[in-house]
Amino acid sequence: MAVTIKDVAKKANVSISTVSRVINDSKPVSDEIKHRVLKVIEETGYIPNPVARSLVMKKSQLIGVIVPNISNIFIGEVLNGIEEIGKMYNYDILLCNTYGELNQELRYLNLLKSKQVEGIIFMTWELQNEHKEFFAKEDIPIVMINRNASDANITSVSIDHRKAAYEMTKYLIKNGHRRIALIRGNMQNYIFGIDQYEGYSKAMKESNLEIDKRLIKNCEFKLDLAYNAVQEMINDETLSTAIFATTDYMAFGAINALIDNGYKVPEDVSVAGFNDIKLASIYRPKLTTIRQPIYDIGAVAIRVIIKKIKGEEIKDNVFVLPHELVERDSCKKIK
Amino acid sequence: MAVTIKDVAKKANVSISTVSRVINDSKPVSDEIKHRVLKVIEETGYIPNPVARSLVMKKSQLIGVIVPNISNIFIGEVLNGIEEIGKMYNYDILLCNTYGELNQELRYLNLLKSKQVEGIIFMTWELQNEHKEFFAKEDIPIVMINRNASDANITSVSIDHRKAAYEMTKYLIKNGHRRIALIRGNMQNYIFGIDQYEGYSKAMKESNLEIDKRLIKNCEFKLDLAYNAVQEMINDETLSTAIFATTDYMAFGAINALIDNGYKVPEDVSVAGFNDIKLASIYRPKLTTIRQPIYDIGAVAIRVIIKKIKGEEIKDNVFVLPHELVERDSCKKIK
DNA sequence: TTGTACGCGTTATCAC
DNA sequence: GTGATAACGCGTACAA
Repeated sequence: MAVTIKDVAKKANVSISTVSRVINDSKPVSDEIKHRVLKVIEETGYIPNPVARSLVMKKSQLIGVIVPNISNIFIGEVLNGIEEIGKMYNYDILLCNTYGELNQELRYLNLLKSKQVEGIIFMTWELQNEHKEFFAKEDIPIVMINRNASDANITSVSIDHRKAAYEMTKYLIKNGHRRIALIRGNMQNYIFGIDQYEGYSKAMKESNLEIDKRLIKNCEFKLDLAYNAVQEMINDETLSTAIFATTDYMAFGAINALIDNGYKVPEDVSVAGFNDIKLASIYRPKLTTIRQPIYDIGAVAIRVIIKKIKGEEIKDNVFVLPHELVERDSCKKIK
Repeated sequence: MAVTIKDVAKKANVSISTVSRVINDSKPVSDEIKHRVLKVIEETGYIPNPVARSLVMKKSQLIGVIVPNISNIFIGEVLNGIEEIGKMYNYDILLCNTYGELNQELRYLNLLKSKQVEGIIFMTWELQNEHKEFFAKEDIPIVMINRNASDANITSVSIDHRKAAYEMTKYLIKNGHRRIALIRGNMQNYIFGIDQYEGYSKAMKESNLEIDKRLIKNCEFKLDLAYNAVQEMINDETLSTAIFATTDYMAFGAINALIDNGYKVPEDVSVAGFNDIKLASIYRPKLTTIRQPIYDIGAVAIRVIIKKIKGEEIKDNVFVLPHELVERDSCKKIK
């Protein structure tokens, strides 16, 4: 059995309150006794039981993280940021994977609360009313990643997807492209897809370019759906000179379809991605894409959570991190 | 304040023990009272406080998972398996990222124990004596992933790396290659690298092929080091006709170096990988590689942990999962 | 079958 | 400065 505060107290000939005081520095203790206690702790290898501590403090040094897919590279990188900063502040991560299923998410939201986590970092593909209800009801610190959720009055951290999509579309137009396909996630409630679509269409309209509905493809972030979408355009003979995929992964799917049909990238078709996952510079041709500060997104999220836990007032409800258009080899200027 | 067992008891006009009994099914309770209690629980939305429960039961429904790098795709996929099966048994995951640093690992090992986790799944790049000491000292259920650790008397799940490397080398030899470079991780304590090297050299020796030390490169799993290693071989003019990388990632690094130097894969040089991460079939040329049942590795690991928790005897200390050589487009037969 | 009372390991509020 | 002691929310012998 592990050694408890009681054992230490007995061995040091003091009361448990005194021991508690020295380990928490909560009240003055005479130097002599302090040293004696410290020594006993040293000898016995005593570690305070965090569970008992949680029970009385109603704190746990735990932060719940809910994600739709752990094995997603983007999310892994976000997790890295969360974990690393959390560790600095002595917080541990309770990880929950939901595959984006609503009831799983709701279940975890409640479960985490009952586990006394001090805050929740929440990622989902689609923000729904049930989520918002939970957020409104509970007063536990929550931050969302990858979506401006100010409408639901919950704080969030992400880049400006609208602006980023706008810039990329603009870039393609500047390079002479007039028919630009957009390969994206779901239409509906999809968490940042709407912003991206707005950015895309704004750029198109500004240049008086027609938005061809046949070139807007919903591919649910899936590489093979992106592959099929391009295949479809080839079959339909609607293939454009440029393809903008809102995920690097989907961009790879697009490129593969092109290659497998004998097209060359970027000679015949330009393809742009979004995110700049590590793979983007590994793949050949190297992908022109929007770089998100993925690690930082996680890092900022947990910093905000910790601030909230400490009761510090957060002025902004929306943390917008900078992005960057990274020009590489998958896009080409045409006349 | 959340509703407690006491509130429920009062509202249902019974003692807390009775409430406890109905929620745990621990002792018979008359149907009438049972229903009454259940109804109150329903109405109040009572959820037992897991922290208090942990304190008295010395259990937590928590399983600690220590990994060297969350954003590694392979590990993400393993995590998927762990999470999904864990969820089935009502276990949550306490995630710890160590970057493979020994003191971080040791710290977490102790921390997790004090957090009352019921079992630990441990991944590391190198198994060291300090780890073994911990395992020997503590009686908490532990399983290691990706290494046959039977020497340390701890149970593990992985594929047979030795055999897999042997088969791949054999395959390359069968395809006419006689000089085969091996791009691998560290030499020393490296967790499965030794096995892989043995497989490689066994195959080479069986065919009376010389092992050219200049073709054995230690690249620490890093894509760019693999890139450099191949660049080196090109500069040294020691380039072989085949390259076997013990990680798909390193294989990509190798291929990129080849491409960037004007070589064609597989026409000029064959390249084989290891793991079959999703990317392997996305990349062009599609990678010939060893498929590991990554998800299953995680799933089996947590299943074993849960069995151990339940006190069931584990007959084998080593769980070897099947692998498979996947032939794709990155290797070619030469005369 | 049901209720009482104690213990799990801490922190915090009192007295001293 | 120090030590009892009551919480925290729950499970469980023990009694009834």
